[in-house]
Order: sequence, then C-alpha cells, then structure tokens
Amino acid sequence: MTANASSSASYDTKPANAATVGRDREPRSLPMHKRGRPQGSDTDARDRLLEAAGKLFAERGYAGVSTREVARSARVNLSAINYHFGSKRELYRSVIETLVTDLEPRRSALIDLLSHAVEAADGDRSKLVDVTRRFIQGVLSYMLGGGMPSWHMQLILREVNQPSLGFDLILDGHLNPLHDAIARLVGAATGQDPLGSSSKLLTQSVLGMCLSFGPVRSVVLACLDWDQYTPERIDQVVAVVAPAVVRALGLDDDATSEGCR
Amino acid sequence: MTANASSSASYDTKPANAATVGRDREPRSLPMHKRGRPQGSDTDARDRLLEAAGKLFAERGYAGVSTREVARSARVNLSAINYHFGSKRELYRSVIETLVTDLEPRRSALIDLLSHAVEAADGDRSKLVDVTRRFIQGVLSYMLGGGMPSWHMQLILREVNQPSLGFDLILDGHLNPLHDAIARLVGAATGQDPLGSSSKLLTQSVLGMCLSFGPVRSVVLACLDWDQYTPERIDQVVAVVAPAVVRALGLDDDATSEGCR
DNA sequence: AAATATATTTCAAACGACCGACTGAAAAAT
DNA sequence: ATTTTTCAGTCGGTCGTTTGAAATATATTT
Repeated sequence: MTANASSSASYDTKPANAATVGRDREPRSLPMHKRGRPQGSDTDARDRLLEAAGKLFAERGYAGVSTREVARSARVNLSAINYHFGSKRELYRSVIETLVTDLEPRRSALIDLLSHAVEAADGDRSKLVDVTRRFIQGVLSYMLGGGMPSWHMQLILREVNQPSLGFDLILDGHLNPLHDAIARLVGAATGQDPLGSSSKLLTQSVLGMCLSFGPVRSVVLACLDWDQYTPERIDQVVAVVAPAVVRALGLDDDATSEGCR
Repeated sequence: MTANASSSASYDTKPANAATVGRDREPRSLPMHKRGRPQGSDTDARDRLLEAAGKLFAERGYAGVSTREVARSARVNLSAINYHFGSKRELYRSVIETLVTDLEPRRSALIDLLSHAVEAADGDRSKLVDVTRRFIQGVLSYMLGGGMPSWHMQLILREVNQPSLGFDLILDGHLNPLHDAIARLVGAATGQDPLGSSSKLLTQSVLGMCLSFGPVRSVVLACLDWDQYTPERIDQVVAVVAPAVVRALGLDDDATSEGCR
C-alpha cells in the first residue's frame, strides 16, 4: 500500500504500489507515456512534483517548505507525494537525483570541451587561452543566462553550503567531474600535476570566480544596481572575468594579448 | 523598562488569585535548579541566546531551528526568547545585527589596510603587489583560521544566497564597505575607475576566489580529502590564491617577480 | 544599613496552527 | 483490470507564542 514500505510490508496480494525505491519504476511498456488520470497533454504528476519541489526547496530550503505547499504548487493532491515518493525526504532525494541527471548534457559538454581542447592544445599557450575564454563564456552564460531553470544552481549551492542528503550525489555526480576537468586545464596552464593540491586549489579559485556571479548573484546585482542579468550584462561579466582567469592561470605572460610593456 | 517591545499593561488591578485556570499545583518545587536571576558572573541569557541562535541558524537555517532548540542550546528557559526579543523573527534580526557589529573590528582593519596602503603605494605596482598579498593573507586566515566562530561566514553566505531579513543589514553594514575598499585596490591595479562596473565585477571575482575557500569549504575539503583546515593548509591555500589574485589583477606584468621573458 | 523597586530569569502549562504521514475510498484514463 | 490521481479526512506530534506566577540579582531610595 504505502510506497515507502522500507521494513516489511510485503503485501503480496495487493497490487504493487508505484514508487518503490528510487526512480526505478521500470514499467514494462516503454511507449507508455501516461496512464491513469491526467487528461490531454498535461505532464505527469510525478514530474510536476519534482519541478515544483526543486524550485521551492532551492528558494527556501528543505525545512522551509511543507509537503502541502509542494503539492499545491504542483497542482497535485497531497497524497500524490507519498504515493510517488513515500516521504518528504525521499522526494528531496529524488529532486537532487533528477537535478544531477538533468545537468548531464551541460556537464559533459563542458568536460568534453576542456578535455579535448586541452589535449589538442598540447602546450600551445595561445590555444590554452582560447580554451579558457570559451570555457568561461560557456559556464557564465549557462549559469546566468535563462537557458536553464535558475533554481538548479541555487539548490546545489544550498547543499554545498550545508551538506545534507544529496551532497554526496552532487559532489560525485556533478562537482567532482567538473573539478577534475578544470584541473586538467589548470595543470596544462601551470605545468604542474593536475592532481596535485596546488592545481586543485587554483581550480577552486577559478570556480569561485564564476560562482560569485551565479549562486551568490544577489550581491552582484545589489552592488551594480542591476535588477537582473541581461545578455549585454552577461557579456560584460564575461569580458571581465575571462581575462582575469586567463591572467590568474598565468597564461598571458607571453605575446598572447598585448605583449610585455 | 522591559526588553519586550509591545506589551504594556504592567499592573491591572487583577487579584492575584482566582483568575486563572484552576490548576491546583502544590509548590513542590524541588530546588534542583534555582529559580530567578543567576549570579552575575555568568554571561547573561541574552548574550547566550544570541550566540546559540547564531550558531544554529548558520548551521540549519531559520526554518530549520525551533525556538525550543535555541533555548535548550543556550541553557536558557524558552520564555527568555520572547522576553528579550519578542519573537523568533526578532531574535534572528538581532543575531544578524550583532554579527555585523561584532565583525566591525576585522572589517575596518581590512578596509584601513587597503585604503592607506593603496594610497601610500601611489601607483607603485610592486607595492600594490605587496598590499594584495597581505590582504589575501588577512582575509583567508581570518575566514579559515579558528580566530572567530566559524558560523559567521556561514550565516552571511546563507543570507546572501537566500536574502531574507538581514540581507540589507549585511549588505550595507558589511559587504558593501568591504567591496568598495577592494574596488579601490582593483582600480589602482587596473588604472580604471574604482566605481566603474568593470572594477566592481573584477572585485567580485576576487571576492569569489576567497569565498570559495570559506563558506563553500565543504567542496574544498572533500576534494582535497582534508578533514579541516590547519595552519599549514591555510598557508598552502594562501600560497596559491595570493599569486593568482596578483596575476588576475594584472600586477605581475612588469619586473615584480621574474620579469618579462 | 535597611527597605523598596525594578529587571531578569526560571518554571509549568497551555493555545491554536501547522506539520508529515497515513487511510480508505472513489473516479478517470489506459 | 490496472494504474494513476483526487478527495476528505484523521493521527500524533511539533511549532511559535503566551500566560501567570515565583525567585533572585541589582539599583535606588530611605
């Protein structure tokens, strides 16, 4: 009956409840899109719950959001939460899991860009400069541009600032792979071991330069008296940050930009 | 004068007995804990409440902490919260207010260091390099070293990430003054207007390089497999970040370190 | 020095509101 | 027939806040 049923509750006579462990629902018919109640082209209640819960949890934190509020925001009945996820905690865990999964394309795109380009540069510092510029451009326009629901980064930062459920998921599934890829660029730029602590620390600095414009945007906006990011303003940020990162990585010491003066 | 704001109604001619709910509780007060005001040697309950509440709010957020928990953690009776602050919200506001006040010495020390040193450098780039190094050293050892309760920065970041009560207090009272002072250094280093948007954005980047090691420390620690910061590790961080900031500010382009090659 | 007043703190209990979780059913789409 | 979803509750618990009282430290006045 209950979707939770962690201990016993093996009612074999009853038809299986939907949400067992994880999102491994695995219905037999692949093309089965929607069964049951929802009419027309409306999306699944489960998906709506994940979306609404993600937004609310990012805005106000796990404890700051009630299940009733999530259900109302998702235009779904309260019981649907326990039906699909079993508990509020499991809902939160699923939100993080879905988040890491949804971020996969962007993440692997950035990682591939870095890995291939760094390898292709093969020590050519002007090419490394170009890689760095494109990487910063990609990261910032992703984080600041409206291409993705803005609560993604907010939820990540919240989990990073106060690790709870899902920190390991985010760390292993998202942050560490990104970190390693950037560290390869850093290593190529500094000539040091990408796995050494110096490279890791410098990588963290570079990441911090980007993060300060994304999740911690409130300070930027308040300081510059901006109400929101626009494409022009994002370009402005990129125009400042990208050269700063290039310099921080020591990639401008030879005749790449303006030469020695 | 009672610390409570609203409730006037001091004495209202009500006979002391026979008015309340008729609970006939015999005194039976076994004096395991003395009632009333404790001896003056102990710090007062208001301070203990502010300290305990700050720690808890920083750890788990406003909604994640109950007033009962704050009272228990401060070893203070629950009623003392409403006596001293009137409500949980007011307690939180007072915590932020006290935080900004307590940070005053460190803040003004950093600001003075920057203002005077930048003025004294008067364009001398090698002196600016030195200022930058000392500034980064000061910020990082303050944020990472155990010199101050670690929940300060955590609470600030929380408020910055999700502005609520106290965001304006923190912004106007702490972050903006610091930001302006750093912007002066940035302006001196780049030769641009410290009040221009380019300087402000670069300042934000520098701040981000430091923040990523402080409030967002969980990622650093997990990535480098550190359990905590030690003095040696802080030195290591400074040794990486300070030169990176110097380079990001473009302060190493002439004969400061190794010269043009 | 004694008496008094005031401010601080503890105590036990209660209030209504909300919370997460659960239930048993019915309805609708597949 | 099965699965999804809504509905209208109920359960025990916790929440923030309030109350009335007593006890004690400190300040002020006598």
